[in-house]
Amino acid sequence: MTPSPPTPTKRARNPRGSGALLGQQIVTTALGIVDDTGVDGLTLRGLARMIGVSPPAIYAHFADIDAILLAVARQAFADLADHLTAAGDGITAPAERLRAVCRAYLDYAERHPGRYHVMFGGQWDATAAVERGTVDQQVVDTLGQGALSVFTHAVRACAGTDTPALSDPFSEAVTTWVFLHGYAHQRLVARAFPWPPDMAEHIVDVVTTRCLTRSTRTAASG
Amino acid sequence: MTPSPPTPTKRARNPRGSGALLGQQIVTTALGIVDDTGVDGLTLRGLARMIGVSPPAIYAHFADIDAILLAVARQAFADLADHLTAAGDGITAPAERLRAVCRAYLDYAERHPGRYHVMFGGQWDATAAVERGTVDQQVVDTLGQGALSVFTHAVRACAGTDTPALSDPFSEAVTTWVFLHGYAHQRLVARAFPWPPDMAEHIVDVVTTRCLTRSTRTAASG
DNA sequence: TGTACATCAGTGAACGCGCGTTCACTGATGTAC
DNA sequence: TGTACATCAGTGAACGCGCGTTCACTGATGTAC
Repeated sequence: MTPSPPTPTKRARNPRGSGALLGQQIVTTALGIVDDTGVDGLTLRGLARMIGVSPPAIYAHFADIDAILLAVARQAFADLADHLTAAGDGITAPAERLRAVCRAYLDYAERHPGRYHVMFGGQWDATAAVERGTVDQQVVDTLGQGALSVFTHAVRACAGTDTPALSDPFSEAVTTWVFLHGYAHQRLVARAFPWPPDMAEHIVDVVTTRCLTRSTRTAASG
Repeated sequence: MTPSPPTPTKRARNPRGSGALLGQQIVTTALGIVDDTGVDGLTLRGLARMIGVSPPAIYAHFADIDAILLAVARQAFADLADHLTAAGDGITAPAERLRAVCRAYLDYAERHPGRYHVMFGGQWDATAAVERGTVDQQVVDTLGQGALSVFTHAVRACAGTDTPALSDPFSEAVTTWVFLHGYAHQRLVARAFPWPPDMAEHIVDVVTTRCLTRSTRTAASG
């Protein structure tokens, strides 16, 4: 039941002047491998094999595997931010919009377990990569900002002034996010756990209700 | 800044009839390595080196690395359950006892990042090990039960009958646990994230308050 | 219009490494007679 | 009390594997003259 190894590809050399195309192809393919087999399945040789290129060809575009994973993470985070934004778009009622964003987050994790583990699962240790000097601190710092700010805006929109817990929207967005993450992550990791039915909807319920002011809550439930 | 490799040990052969001692030593040492370097730092050869024994000596006690990790996980889960139980012991007020258990959980994760990643971080995939046939499903199923039941009892004690959300204590215990996990895990993983101060206490606050009935809440805050 | 040359996008072979796993073996220690 | 023997708790050397990384090289393509 081990994931079957990727099939090598026949591949024509890029035309002169389009060498950078391989760079993009490396990232795309690496993301695909991460999605299929997790980050442990990503090796430089395997990646080269899958693209249909010799291992040294990678080095013209990325210094090492950390650089590739950083590019993968950036792409994944950007994709997640788009997914969350799209989920909230067009929904004007703040509470419903937050719910939609939360559902979209859980949905994204469930549908992309491999990359979720790279982004939030600790399978790629960005901090360690920074310490190794192979990756830039500033770039790492911006990684999750787009996705998180979707939460911050959605949470802020729900808040009035009579809820003390919402005095700091950033904290509340972070709280919302880590709660969702806890469920999303364990759902992926503890696959054999006897999860209660409708757990996802319950979780979304709890984290969104938390963010509503008393008046909003009454309005929404009435 | 890579963790320095473990120093090999001089070791005297166990006395005749005490061969099983090495089995215990393997588990203890493996747990130590996991604590120091994470699960990726655990190899059969490195483990043998650290104990001061030749690699084949391991095979007399464990069939493979999955079996060792299972033993490590069992020990870690038992230790966590003890830690949580001890934290709640002697506290009679239900709300305060739940708070203490939650704090103890976050505390355990912070103090044992390596083994936390094995237990809850998905760095050891128990389900995959079962699918490989190297590990028994029943044993995996019981792994977290002790620790979780500490939550279930503490949550149940907080509940009256006027809180609909608490109609199912198991669900609520699971919710409490995944919320705590979300924070504990991201705290370990996103080390460079600008965590708001007092976040832990805020998280504990939110998850415990959720579990209180309205009457208990009034009694506790009044 | 032809041709020498530079550049680009890679290739192929080789390196050392640590890993899991196997195999035949060893040397101390307890036990039967 | 001595000794042959079985057992126990390991050892040492070797195997093939895939990995990251390096090095010198190649062959097609565009360009200057």
